[in-house]
Amino acid sequence: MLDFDPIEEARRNWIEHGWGDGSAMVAATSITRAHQILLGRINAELAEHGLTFSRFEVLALLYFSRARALPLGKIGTRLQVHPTSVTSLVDRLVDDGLVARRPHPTDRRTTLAELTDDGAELARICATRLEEIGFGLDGLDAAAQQRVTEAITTLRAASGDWTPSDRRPDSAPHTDA
Amino acid sequence: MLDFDPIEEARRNWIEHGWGDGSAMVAATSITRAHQILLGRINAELAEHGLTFSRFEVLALLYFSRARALPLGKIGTRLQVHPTSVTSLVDRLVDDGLVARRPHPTDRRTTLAELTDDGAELARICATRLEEIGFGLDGLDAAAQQRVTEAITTLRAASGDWTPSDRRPDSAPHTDA
DNA sequence: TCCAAGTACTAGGACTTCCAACTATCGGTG
DNA sequence: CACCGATAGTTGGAAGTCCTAGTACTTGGA
Repeated sequence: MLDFDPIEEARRNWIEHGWGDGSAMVAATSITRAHQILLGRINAELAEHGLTFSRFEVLALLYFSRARALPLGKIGTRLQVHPTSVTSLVDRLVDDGLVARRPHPTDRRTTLAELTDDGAELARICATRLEEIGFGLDGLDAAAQQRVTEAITTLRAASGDWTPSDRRPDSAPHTDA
Repeated sequence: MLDFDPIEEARRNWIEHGWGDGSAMVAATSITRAHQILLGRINAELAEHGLTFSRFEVLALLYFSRARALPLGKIGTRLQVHPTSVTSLVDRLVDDGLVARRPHPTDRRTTLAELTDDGAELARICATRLEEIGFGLDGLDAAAQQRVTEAITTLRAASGDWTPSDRRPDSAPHTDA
């Protein structure tokens, strides 16, 4: 156990060696560490149900969709993960009987991932568990959470996560095919 | 390319299905995505020099230490990574001639990772490159960066990343062995 | 109609991370 | 001094991510 903040220490060294003021380094390193902490807590919780956060995200996305089924490519776009990661995640979900691969009715290139009843139930259970542990955000009050969310929304918008279309007003929620 | 914010969409669905207010989910998901964006940008930059962010962190830590050498275990504690990750990272740094493994002078269990001249030079070069790209934090002004850093410092403190010792005043910087 | 370009997914490889288990060594207690 | 628990590091395996390349299919223009 350390008796000093390693990131603050890194900032001191960064400045001392003339590498800059360290503010960007500290912000980036902090986000990395926050991610590590949250993922650790979330996965520890989900491991009891045989899931990981990534796999849960797939289940939740399918749960929210109209037919509880989506093309693999759409899953990747929505969750911002690489196509090969989707293949790998769905492989494991299929192994566990939480999802089934189905051919697309009209486009034979496309594979649909369809939530099974077991998958839907597990999604509900895990969502409850995650809400109970506050997604690992212990020690961060609502105001602080919102500040982080807002700042990152700016970052995501600047990185091109999405480009608002003028034709769809903000008030109209998106719908799945 | 999406024409709507996928995380905001997730919040809507989360609420709509009665899973909660979605604020913790959105905060956790945002941090995950921010990490993904930053790591992607940073690694794209470092790849030109044959490094990854993790490997760079090891080089920087060694650069900052007194003898430009540290026991592997200490590297893990400082960077908050698992011992096996340290072994793996050092393996690759050794392969590239950036670091050398040396026996500890008194404790034969311990292995020291020592920065080579090549490693030190590459650390300086990459630090400069990372400062130039602002550690991937494009679109986040200084104030927003600081808000994020402060909130995460709270989170890290609550998660036990370190426990300040009363015996070492905050003003006295930590020193390496 | 037919071919070229684009789209959807999968295969294989590299990297990082974690876990469990193992070897080697140190240090304190009897 | 001998032993036993703690410490330091490594190994092998699983998961997740990304990249490059490849196959199968669709679409649109010549």
